[in-house]
Amino acid sequence: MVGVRQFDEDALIATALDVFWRKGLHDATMQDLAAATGVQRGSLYNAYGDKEAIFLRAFDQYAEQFLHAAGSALASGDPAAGLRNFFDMIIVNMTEGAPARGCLTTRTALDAAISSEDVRRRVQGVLSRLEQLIGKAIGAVPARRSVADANRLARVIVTFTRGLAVMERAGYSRKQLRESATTFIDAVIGDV
Amino acid sequence: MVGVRQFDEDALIATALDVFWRKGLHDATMQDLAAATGVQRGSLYNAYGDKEAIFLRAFDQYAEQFLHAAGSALASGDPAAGLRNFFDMIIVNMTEGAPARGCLTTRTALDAAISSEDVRRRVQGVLSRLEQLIGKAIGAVPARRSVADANRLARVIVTFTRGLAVMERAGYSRKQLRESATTFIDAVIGDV
DNA sequence: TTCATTCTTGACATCATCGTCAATGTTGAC
DNA sequence: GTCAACATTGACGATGATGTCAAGAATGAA
Repeated sequence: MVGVRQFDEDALIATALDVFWRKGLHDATMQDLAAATGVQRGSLYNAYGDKEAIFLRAFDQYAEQFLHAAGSALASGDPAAGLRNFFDMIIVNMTEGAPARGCLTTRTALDAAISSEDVRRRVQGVLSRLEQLIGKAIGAVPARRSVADANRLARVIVTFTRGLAVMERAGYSRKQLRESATTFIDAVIGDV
Repeated sequence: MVGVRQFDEDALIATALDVFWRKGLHDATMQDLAAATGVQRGSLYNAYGDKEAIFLRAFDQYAEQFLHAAGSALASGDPAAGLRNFFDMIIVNMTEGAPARGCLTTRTALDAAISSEDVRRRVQGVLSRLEQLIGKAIGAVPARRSVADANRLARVIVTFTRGLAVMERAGYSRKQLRESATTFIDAVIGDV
């Protein structure tokens, strides 16, 4: 290989992820990415083609990390404790940073109408994988519920997490989100 | 009055609402508004100042209509039936149109980071008024729950509605949203 | 009828972003 | 050491959005 790339690709994608997380796919510009990474616009176009290609890589990295963390949290302790840990994790995830960055998946989902099929697929992929993780975790209580019930409830839980992400954007504090999550868990926990 | 305005303001705002609902505050341009209303850009600037001023008027119209519909749905029948009607109403609201327009409030909330304080206040206003409506509706069951409990649960319900709006954007069908809403209601209905 | 007031219109300057490209390095292969 | 292959750079033209403005048109008041 000659004419070797001058930058660290992993570091660049990580930096790009931070930019996208703070500004969103739509609002982040190639100039933003160039400024944050220290790599010129022309080089980015040469290396990746366009903004969306960079986003897809960054989003994939984010999704893996997020789903791994979700799986770990859900697997800690009994299903009820797992759920509590899981909600703690995602609330921290969306309220971290100053100002808080919110939830990347949710923000991206809301841009659905102006995003490509590729982007939409990634969002759906994260949500459906999350749903499966949750379904497994709450379905682990044997003989207390049908698989169909567990799956339906898992989707309700995923939906509620998306709601938390919106509430965060609307200005609700970490404490308020935690209180709602606790109330939610208590309300459905009879079924867990 | 001389040099009289050539267009019907109410009709213009209604048309603008449709544009904002389909494209979002951020994506809709003055050109979009001009094309949809048949009023030149220059006239719009002259009459309203800027895009956000038009949005605020349109959003206010939307909010009143939405909250009125929510209140009516919630007040129909006992609290449980009211909740079911309410969820039916908001799911229809966000899945109407081709393509579906989604939930304007949620979409606007996600633009929080790039919106003005005025816009953020409107979003918070809708959510908190909705929370109050729900709190009243489910708190109407006397002596079965403290007011604090009803308020917490009301916020959980509002949060869940926001989650439904995100799921709609992610591609879930009206039928799927209805199923989740039903499962959610059944899970919390022991408390209603 | 006249006129002052206001709205309307189309053009203008500005700005930010996009995607491309030719020129210019730089590096590993031979 | 030479050179082909690739990356980098800065500039370019195109596009679309913004906000402003001067000139023209329309209308109610006097």
